[in-house]
Amino acid sequence: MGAMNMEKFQARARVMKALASPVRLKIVDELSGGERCMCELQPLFDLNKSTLSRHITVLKQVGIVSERREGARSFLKLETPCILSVFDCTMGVLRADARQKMRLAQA
Amino acid sequence: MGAMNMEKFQARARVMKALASPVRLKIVDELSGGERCMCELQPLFDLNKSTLSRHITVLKQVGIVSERREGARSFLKLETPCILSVFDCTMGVLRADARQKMRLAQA
DNA sequence: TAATATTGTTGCAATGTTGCGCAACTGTGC
DNA sequence: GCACAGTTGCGCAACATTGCAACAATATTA
Repeated sequence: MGAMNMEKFQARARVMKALASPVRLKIVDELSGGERCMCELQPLFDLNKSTLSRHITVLKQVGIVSERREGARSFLKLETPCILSVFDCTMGVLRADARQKMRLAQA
Repeated sequence: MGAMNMEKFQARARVMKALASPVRLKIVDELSGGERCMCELQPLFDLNKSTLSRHITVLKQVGIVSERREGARSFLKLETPCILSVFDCTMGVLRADARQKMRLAQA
């Protein structure tokens, strides 16, 4: 590491950005249980279908999710399950942050 | 997994959001090499110091980075190195996406 | 001690980006 | 034709990013 061109960081940021939304994280979580179509996801959210469609587009654009058309429906699949390990780390961040704030509160 | 309240996704999204910026990813990458003060980071970026200060604030707020004051300087430290494993995954996503686009181009 | 430089933060305004619903649209199946 | 599954154009509100200028706090130097 160390010397790295800005393009790499921009590419990474694009992936992170796609995951920087509670709605999209919930979609990924749902897809971790297997293929789903938008019509199955929709009842889980209090969102207009156009909005949900756009969120899915974001995930597709960075390659986290792929699409398989079947008649009128398009089934979505999680392409990179390692995303799930990211969750473990974010939870670790949250726990570490909670500990730190505890220490500050006691001091 | 499966049934999870929206708060968890929001908490995760806050962490991801903090990492959804090329500038902040570069800061984290630099801090993976050990403690740095802002004055050391500044030359690496073509940004006003106020802007850089604010990016660092974002990383501190979610607990990814901690601060240790020493005189006029404040040294920054990466609190959760598992963040680095997130990078491996994002690179995996990018590679998978590249493969997929290759396939589409050939078809 | 007083002036000056270094290190970093904060208020402000301009600009850019994101998330959202509505309405209109395409395509599929009955 | 009509319902179902998704997508796209549009406008709006909220939020993020940025530089400038002013600030506080520490360090250095005269």
